[in-house]
Amino acid sequence: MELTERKLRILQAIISDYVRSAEPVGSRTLSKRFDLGISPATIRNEMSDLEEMGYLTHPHTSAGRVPSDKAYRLYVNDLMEKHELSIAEKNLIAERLRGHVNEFEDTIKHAAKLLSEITNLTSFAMTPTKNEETLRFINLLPVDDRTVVLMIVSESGKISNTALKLRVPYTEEGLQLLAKNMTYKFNGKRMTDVLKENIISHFESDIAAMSMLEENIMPSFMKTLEDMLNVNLYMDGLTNIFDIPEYNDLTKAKNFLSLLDKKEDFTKKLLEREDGIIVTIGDENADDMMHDCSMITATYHVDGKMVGKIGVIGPTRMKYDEITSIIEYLTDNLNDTFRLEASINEEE
Amino acid sequence: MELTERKLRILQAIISDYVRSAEPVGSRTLSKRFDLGISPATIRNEMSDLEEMGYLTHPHTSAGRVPSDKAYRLYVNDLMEKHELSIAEKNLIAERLRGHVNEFEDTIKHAAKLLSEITNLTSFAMTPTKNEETLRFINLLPVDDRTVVLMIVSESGKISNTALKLRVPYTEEGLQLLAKNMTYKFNGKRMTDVLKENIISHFESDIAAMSMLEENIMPSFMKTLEDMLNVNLYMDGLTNIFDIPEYNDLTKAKNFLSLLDKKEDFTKKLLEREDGIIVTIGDENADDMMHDCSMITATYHVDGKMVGKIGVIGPTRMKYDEITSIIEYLTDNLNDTFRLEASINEEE
DNA sequence: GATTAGCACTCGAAGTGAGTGAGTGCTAAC
DNA sequence: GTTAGCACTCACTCACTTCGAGTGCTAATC
Repeated sequence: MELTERKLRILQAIISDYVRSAEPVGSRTLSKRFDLGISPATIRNEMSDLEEMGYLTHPHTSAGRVPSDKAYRLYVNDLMEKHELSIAEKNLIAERLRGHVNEFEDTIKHAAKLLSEITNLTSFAMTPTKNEETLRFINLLPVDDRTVVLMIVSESGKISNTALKLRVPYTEEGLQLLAKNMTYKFNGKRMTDVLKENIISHFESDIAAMSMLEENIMPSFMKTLEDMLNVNLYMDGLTNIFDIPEYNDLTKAKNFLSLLDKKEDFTKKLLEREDGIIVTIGDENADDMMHDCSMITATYHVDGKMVGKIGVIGPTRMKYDEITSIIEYLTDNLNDTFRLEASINEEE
Repeated sequence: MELTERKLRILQAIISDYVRSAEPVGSRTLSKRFDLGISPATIRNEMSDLEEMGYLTHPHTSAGRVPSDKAYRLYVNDLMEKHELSIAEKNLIAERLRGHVNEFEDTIKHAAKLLSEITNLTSFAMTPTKNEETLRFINLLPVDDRTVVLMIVSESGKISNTALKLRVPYTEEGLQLLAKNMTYKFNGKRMTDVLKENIISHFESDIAAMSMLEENIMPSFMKTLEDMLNVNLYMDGLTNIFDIPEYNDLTKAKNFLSLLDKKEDFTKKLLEREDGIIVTIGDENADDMMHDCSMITATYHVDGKMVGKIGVIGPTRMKYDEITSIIEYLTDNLNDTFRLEASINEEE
């Protein structure tokens, strides 16, 4: 059977009505609400065809029709028109993202919050993966006679440090030398690679440095690197699902929240997703628990290198056009923000 | 009317049964389940008295009795016996808290997780307030020709740093001097006090330092101090409430989760609570939204100075004896963990 | 031949009302 | 003071009815 122009119009109308109302759509309602120029009976025939083709389903005999995952996929791929944000919406996004310019994590966290507020869905934002991030600078700073601070600066300017209690006394020159040495050895290397290496072997020639490293510094160095590579996941709008009819059921709400409760698993799923604006609908999601959810994610860039993700999750019945536009605009803004920062740095 | 020995016994039995079953307790059930040596009729009379005295309530005429907030308060203050944890439980707690020794935030986060797992309630843990925390060391480190790192070390060893882009070129000596100067001026001062001061005025004598500070360093210095003073709140077991009959209602579950969604507000509430093990029952909670919740919090100490809080929140019907014991044991362990770290430091 | 009106049929949702049982309060006997 | 007995209450369950939105089929119409 062929998807005629008229079938497409009807399908679009059904999707539009169902997305708004969350109620199965009947033929009479449809003919009243939309100016399709055909009678309910004709619509019924077409609906029956659409159901046969897999675009509609039936909760029960005497109920209206509901779009299937396949219908949403068709809509997202072919039917959906670009939704233009109003100036007010654009301004809101731009303004709310400003004012956090200096604090990366804060900006990300706030972006998630903003996204959930605008979409009324549950949102999440992941800090960038740092697979390409290289080391730039390592320092060991004396604080008191047994305490030194290990400081690691990455190429993108991220700094991390740890206070170390040394088990042996140190000399300031020894420390300085060791730090210089480490910087020399690791500068420009990717952090992920350094983690895999046998660090100690780099210092075989210098017995003193080696023992110092092995005994005191190595474990913290590795740990700190790992920490720097870790991604964080922020979520917002968790309670929004209570306002969504699909989750007007305790077990469903529970399942949904349980899904998000396991942040590690969820992060893993996000990492596996492709870059760019990605929409996965219902069964397209690998996870069983997400078979009646849709997820829209987008990637943002920092310095054109590191890649983070931001997105929303909700029922398959969502305003795909609006939400993709919002996420697109939001990530554009994020990219600008993080590029802006970089360019200011270079400018000066 | 007087609270006779027998009335207390009956009340205790009612509380015990209700806490277990979440069902209003009737006189007949009570006489069957507990060996009180009196007939249901007598129990009814006593129950009626207890209701008059405000210890019991009645959902409706033909239902059993439910303990009131006042009853729980009496129970917690006078009736409750110390609940001894089993060795298995103690071991579980001790073991699960180990293995995070080096990472403070991680330990706290994990303690919250552990607490929610053991109690099947929603738990939270707040990192310590640092009102007493003093500054120890300030450094300015050159990274490249326009970038320096501002590094602040607090008395307890917490380090924080920020990369600064200077608008004017610097000399290495100038920076070093300024850092030494700042350390000298602020060393030993409480961070909260420093934030209130007019920092610039300390450097009136040195015009160059002053302009450098004012233009480039001050804002970041203040911001970083504020960040260091901030407390973090971790929560866990949010979805546990779905297993609690009291929240078998969407609006109630929603209210509960909304309450916890506003982390800032919740943190504020925690900060206002007194130290030690504190139990607040139902109406005793200032917040309207918490009138049918009870909250148990305890304080833990780091280095005997900084004070953080950890606790659970759930329905007023909870096992007060068990939970207070668990929290007590948990905070004892936390205190040990954080004291241990300190003592190792001193030892060496 | 496509479209439409008409009509029987389906099925969930909401409402009704009897029956059930756990509970109370009162009274009178022990 | 305690208890047995009894009438009464009230939420809960469940079968039953009604209602209405919706379908699918058929026959008439354009």
